[in-house]
Amino acid sequence: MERILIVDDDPQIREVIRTHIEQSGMHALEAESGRQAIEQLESEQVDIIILDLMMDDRDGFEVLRYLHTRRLDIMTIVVSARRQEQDKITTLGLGADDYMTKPFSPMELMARIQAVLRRRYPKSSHSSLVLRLSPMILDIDNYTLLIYNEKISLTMIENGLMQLFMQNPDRVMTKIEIYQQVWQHERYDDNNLSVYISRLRKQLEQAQSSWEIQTVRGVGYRLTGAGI
Amino acid sequence: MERILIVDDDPQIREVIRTHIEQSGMHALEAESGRQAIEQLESEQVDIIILDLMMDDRDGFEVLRYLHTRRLDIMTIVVSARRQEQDKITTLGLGADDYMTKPFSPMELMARIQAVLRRRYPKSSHSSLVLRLSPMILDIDNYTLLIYNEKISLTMIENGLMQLFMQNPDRVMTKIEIYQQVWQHERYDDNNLSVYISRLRKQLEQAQSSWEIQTVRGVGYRLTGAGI
DNA sequence: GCCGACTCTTAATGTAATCTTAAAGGATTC
DNA sequence: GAATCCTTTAAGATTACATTAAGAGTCGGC
Repeated sequence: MERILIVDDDPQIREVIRTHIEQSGMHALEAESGRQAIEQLESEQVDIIILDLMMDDRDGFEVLRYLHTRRLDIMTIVVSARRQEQDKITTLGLGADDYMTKPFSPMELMARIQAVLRRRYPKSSHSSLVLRLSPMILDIDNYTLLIYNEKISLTMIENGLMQLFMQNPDRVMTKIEIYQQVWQHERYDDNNLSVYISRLRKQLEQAQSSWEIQTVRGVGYRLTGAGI
Repeated sequence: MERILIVDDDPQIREVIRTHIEQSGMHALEAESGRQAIEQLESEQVDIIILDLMMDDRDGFEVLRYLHTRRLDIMTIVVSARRQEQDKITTLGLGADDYMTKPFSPMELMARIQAVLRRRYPKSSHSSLVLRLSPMILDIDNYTLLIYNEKISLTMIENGLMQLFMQNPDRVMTKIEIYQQVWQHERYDDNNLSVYISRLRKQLEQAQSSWEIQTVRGVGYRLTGAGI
């Protein structure tokens, strides 16, 4: 089982990320500072680190340095608030394997973890994540939805939404739930979501999927249909 | 299984090379100095050595001398920072079988390893250096892409990109993944990549290939088309 | 060793996909 | 039937990407 170390000083963010990691069948470890992270690294076996560079004490860089000087061979996904390209360059130069800016959606983070794992263990059983709900097959890594051999290319948000729905078939997902998982900023916008629901519905209908997205008024949406 | 000894004092470079070697189903050994390399050679069976001559202590030459005096029959690919080094190697008759200058792409290195292996074991079935995705044939060794009998000469980077795409048809390659595989860490640059994508697209279109490079916004690119 | 050709990088500008917002019209509930 | 919530369309904003051209660095030829 893959072991992921989450390094972030915001317990809420750690919590969200941990939930997703555990849902994907991986093991989550946490650290709220660079110092704690290094302690963990000394005592625990870790495959991937998700590292916030912009922590209060700014000691995220310490972790990167530690990895480098100790020649530890651990894949690192760096998260930072700054959007400047410069950061991306210097961070990757410090040996990070991927880079994201805040705010990011948990769905996107999971996609990146999968990508990193795939790169890392190419031959092993990290079959790219595929969700099947006949006749739909969602290839999460590949941002494509296959319905009856019709291939639909999805955008990042469409992909996130479909993933959420297909992981929870026939279950009502509240709008807040959806927004937190797909968008991550809780300043949620009803309208925006419903625009995307509309788009997805159109695509499902066009491909004649036997699944449909139902509205539950005042609550959220539910993917249902087929034999259910 | 072929056993490749990587001799380089930069652990990051060793890591990159090792990953590629293992992805190709070969076994990687490492040494961070000429002295260590010689130790390895005394205790381990090795088929190919990838040797950096420009290590801190400059004792890469020691390894070549060692091979020569012990009459060890091990193919050697020499990596050096300067073009002039090559002259030194050949004039001294130290017997390197191939050479590369830094920086090199991991893809190129793998191609050279394959070439050396083929020269070495001509009869055996080493994966040919040709990738086929009808109607395209990429001759990696030869830096040429054949589309419908039209021969297109590729540069090193174009070659690396095509190799990556053709090894992963219909799969999204993230930009970071691409950069790490084709460019080898260095500085990550969005723009540079998109310039090359543009070039490749032009060439594919001009040759009327049935394959095209799709953009997946915010993620990367995907080679798709033909029967897929 | 200098020059020209070629490749790779950088910069600058144009373009278009995606995401968001707004607005008007339907549906649903009370 | 009024209020609320949802759908849909389209236009607006934003950002990522595409493209072109020019600059920097290399390499080989002479």
